[in-house]
Amino acid sequence: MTSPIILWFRRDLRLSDHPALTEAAASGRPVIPVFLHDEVVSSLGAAPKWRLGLSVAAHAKALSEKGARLILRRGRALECLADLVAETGAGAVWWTRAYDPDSIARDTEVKTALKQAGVDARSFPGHVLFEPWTVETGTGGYYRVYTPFWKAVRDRDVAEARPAPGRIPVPEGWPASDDLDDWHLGAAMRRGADVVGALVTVGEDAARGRLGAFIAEGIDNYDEARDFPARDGTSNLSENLTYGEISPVALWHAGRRAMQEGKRGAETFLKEVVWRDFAYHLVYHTPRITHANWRPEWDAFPWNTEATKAVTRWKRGRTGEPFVDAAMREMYVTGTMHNRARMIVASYLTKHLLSHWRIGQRWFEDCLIDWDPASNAMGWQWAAGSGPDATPYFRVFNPATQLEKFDPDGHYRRRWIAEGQAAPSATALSFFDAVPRSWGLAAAEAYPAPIVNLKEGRQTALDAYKARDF
DNA sequence: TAGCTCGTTGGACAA
DNA sequence: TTTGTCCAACGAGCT
Repeated sequence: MTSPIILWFRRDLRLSDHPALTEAAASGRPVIPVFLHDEVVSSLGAAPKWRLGLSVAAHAKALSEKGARLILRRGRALECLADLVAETGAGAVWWTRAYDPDSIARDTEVKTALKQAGVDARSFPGHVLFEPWTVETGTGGYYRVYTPFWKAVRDRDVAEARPAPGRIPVPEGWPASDDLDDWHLGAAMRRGADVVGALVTVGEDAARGRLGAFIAEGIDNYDEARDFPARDGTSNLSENLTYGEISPVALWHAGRRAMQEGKRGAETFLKEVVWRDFAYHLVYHTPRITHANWRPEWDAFPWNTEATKAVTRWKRGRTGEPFVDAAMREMYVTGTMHNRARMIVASYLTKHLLSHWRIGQRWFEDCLIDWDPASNAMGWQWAAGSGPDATPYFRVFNPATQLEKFDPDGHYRRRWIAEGQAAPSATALSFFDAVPRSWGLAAAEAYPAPIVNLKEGRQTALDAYKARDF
C-alpha cells in the first residue's frame, strides 16, 4: 500500500521521539504533515495561542529542512481531515494521543468517522511518559495521591527517545495550505509580541539546547534553587513541553542519567516531570477536574464568583502584596510565572480573597505561554483545596512570610515592582509598557497599600473553611 | 478485612 | 534565632 499517511500534528511539534512520525517515515509511504486551526486551537487563550503560532512556524521550518511541508488548514478537525483525505487519496490519518476532555471529544469523533470511511485512523503515544490507563493501584483504580503514583512508576523502564527520522517520504504533490500569517494567532495578545517574544525559547532544537544547559548547569542544585523565584533554578522547559517541542521521555532519560552521575537535584526533577504525568492521569480519569470541583462537596463552598475590584487588582498586580504583585506582573510580561509564585498567587486569590479558583484558572489560561489543560486544572484545585489532595484547610500561604523566605534579598520584588524605587529595573518598567493604557497604571505612582490585611484575610478564609457544612 | 500510616510546597506561636 | 508542636480529620493506599 503506497497511499499517503496524513500525520496530524497537535501538541507534539517535534521530529525526534515521535512514535507516529517514526512509524510513518519507516513505512515508506508518503507522509503529509498537517496542522489544523481547529475547534481546540480556537478555544485557546491569548498567550498560548500566540506562542503556539511560533511553535508551528518553527515546526514548519524543521519539516522543510527535511524536504517536507506542513500543511495548514482551518476549520473543524473532522471536516479538514476528511477534505485532505479526499484531496490526497490518503489511506491513513495518524496522530499523537491527547488526554484532556476537549481533545478526546474531538479525536473520538474524528476516529469514528474516518474509520467508517475506511481510513486507517490511528493514535500513538508520546505526550506523556505513562499513559493513564497503564498505571493502576493495587485494587485496579486510578491514583488520587501523588506519592503512591510516583512509587508505582519511578522504576519502570521507559524506552529510549528515538532520533528524528533521517528521511521523510514526500508525496508527488502537496495539497493546498493556508498561510500561517493569515491565522493571526497572535491577534488577541494584548501585550506586545516584542515584549514576550524576546523571552521565549521556541522550537525543538532550542528546547533540546535548553535541556542540555539545565542538565549541565542547573540540575545538580535544582532541589534547592527551584524554590527561589529570583534565581534561574528551574529548567524553564514547561513552555516547550506544552507544545511538544521536547518529549517527556527526553527529560526522563536526561534526568535518569544525571541521577546516575550523582547529580543531587536529579530525582526532584524527575518527580516534577512525573507530576505532569500525574496531572494527565487525573484529567483522563476524572475529566471534570478541568471545570468543576474535583470534590463535588466543595460546590457548596461560598466562593466569590464575581469579577470584584479585588480580583481586578489581583489580575493587574495591584494587591499591595509584593510577592503576589511581582508574580502577576511577571506572568503578564513574560507569559510565565515561577512555580512557587503560582502557588502563592493561587492561595491568595482563593483564600485571602475567597474567590473561585475558576477565575484564576481562566486568567492563567489567557496569560501563560505554557498553559496546559491538565497541569493548570490540577494546580488550581490543589491550591483551592477542592482537588485530589488532602491539603488541610488551614494551609494558607502568607505572601509576606514567603517573600522573606524565598526572596530574602528582594531581587524578585525589585525585578517586577517599579513603584518606590529610585532607579527601577528595566523588567519592572516593562510591565507598564506591556499593560493596556486603559488600566491607567504608571510606574511613578505610589505602590498601593494592601487590599487585604493578611492576618484578617487568613482568618476569614479559615472561618469559611471551618464553617463549610460538608 | 481491618487497621495503619501517610499526605509536594504552611503558619503561628511557644519554648 | 531555631526548633517543636499544633492546627482536623479524612481518605488513599498498603499490608
